Amino acid sequence: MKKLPLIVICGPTASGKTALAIEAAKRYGGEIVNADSMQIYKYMNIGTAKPSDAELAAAVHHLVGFIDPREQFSVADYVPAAHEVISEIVSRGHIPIVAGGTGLYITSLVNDVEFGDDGSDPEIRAELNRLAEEKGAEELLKMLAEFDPVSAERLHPNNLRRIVRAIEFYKTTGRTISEHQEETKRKESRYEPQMFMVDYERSVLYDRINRRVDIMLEQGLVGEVESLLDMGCTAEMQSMQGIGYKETIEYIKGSITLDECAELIKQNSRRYAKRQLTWFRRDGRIKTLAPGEYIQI
RNA sequence: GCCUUUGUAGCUCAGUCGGUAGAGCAAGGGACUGAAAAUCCCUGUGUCGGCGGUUCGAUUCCACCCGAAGGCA
Repeated sequence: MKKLPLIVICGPTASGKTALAIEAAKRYGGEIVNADSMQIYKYMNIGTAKPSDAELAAAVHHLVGFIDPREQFSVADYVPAAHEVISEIVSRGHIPIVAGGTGLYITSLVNDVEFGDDGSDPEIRAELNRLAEEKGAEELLKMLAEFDPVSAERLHPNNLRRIVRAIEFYKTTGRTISEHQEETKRKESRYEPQMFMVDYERSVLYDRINRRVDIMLEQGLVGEVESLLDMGCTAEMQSMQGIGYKETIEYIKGSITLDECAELIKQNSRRYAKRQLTWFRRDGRIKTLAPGEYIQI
C-alpha cells in the first residue's frame, strides 16, 4: 500500500514554524494542519501565538481554534481528527503540512499510533487521584505492579500522572498499557513524513522567546485572559494550564506583579522550548534547517 | 584623603581554627503512547578580585593594589 506523503514542520516555540508552513503551503500547494495542543482552542489567540488573520488567510489552515477552552481535549481526539483532515487534503490533490510544537501529537500522528474508543475514564482517573492523595503514589505503583510489572518498573514513584494513566488503561481495556505500547510500535504507519525543524542557537532562540512574550503583553494578553475568565474558564482547566495563561491568571488575582508575570512567562517558555528540543532531537527523521532556510522537498 | 565593612558558581550567600569549596535560585541533560504549553528524573558549572609574602601547602593568615558599600572629614 502506498504511503501518504506528509510534510512536518516541528520544533520549539518561537522558531518560526508558522511562517515556514505558510511559505511551504504556497510553494507546494499545501494545506496546513495544526499540531499544537493549545492553538486548537478558540479565543486563545495572543498567548498561544496563533497565526494572525492575515496568516490564516495566506494558506488553508485546519484544526486551529476549533475547541471550546472550557472543554477537555487529548491526543486521542487529535490524532483521528488529523487523519481525517489529512485524507481530505490528499483527496483534493494537495499536500498536507503538519505544523506545530506538541511532540506527542506529532509523533502519535506520524507514527499512526492507535487510540481506541475506550481506554479512558474520567471517573476512574479521579478515583485513582483521590486514592493517591490518601495513600500516596507509591501505593498506586504497587497496585500497578500486580498486573503490569513492566510499566511499574519503568515509572518513577513520583510520576503519579503516568501511574494513574497506566492503571486507568488496564481498568478500562483489560489490557496493559505496556503491551499496547509495544503493539503500536510494531505497527506500520500510513504516512511517509518529511520532517523539518529550525535549529537556532540556544541564546538566539531565547531572545526570540523573550521578545515574543513582551509583544504578547503589548498586544493585550491580560485582556484576553480576563475575557476567558469572564466566560467561565478556571485555573484548573486544561486550556488554562497553557504557558502565558496560568501566569496571567496569577497576575489578575493579584498574587504577582506584571513584571513578575512577564518574567515567569518567559522562563516557563524557555523551559518548555528546552523540553521540546529534547523530544525532537531524538527523532532521527527530522532534518534541521538553518535560520532563514526554506524547506526543500 | 582617612576609617570600617566587603569581594567565593550566572544571581543571593554559606564555609574552610591553613590540606584547592557547597546551598537555594538560575541553568544544562534526559524521559515521555488518552492532562503533553502537562508530568517526571538526573546534574555543581568556580584561576574563592589581583599581585606578592609566610608556609611542605594559602581561597583561608599578612602586606600592597584594584573594585563595591557605608562612615568621618
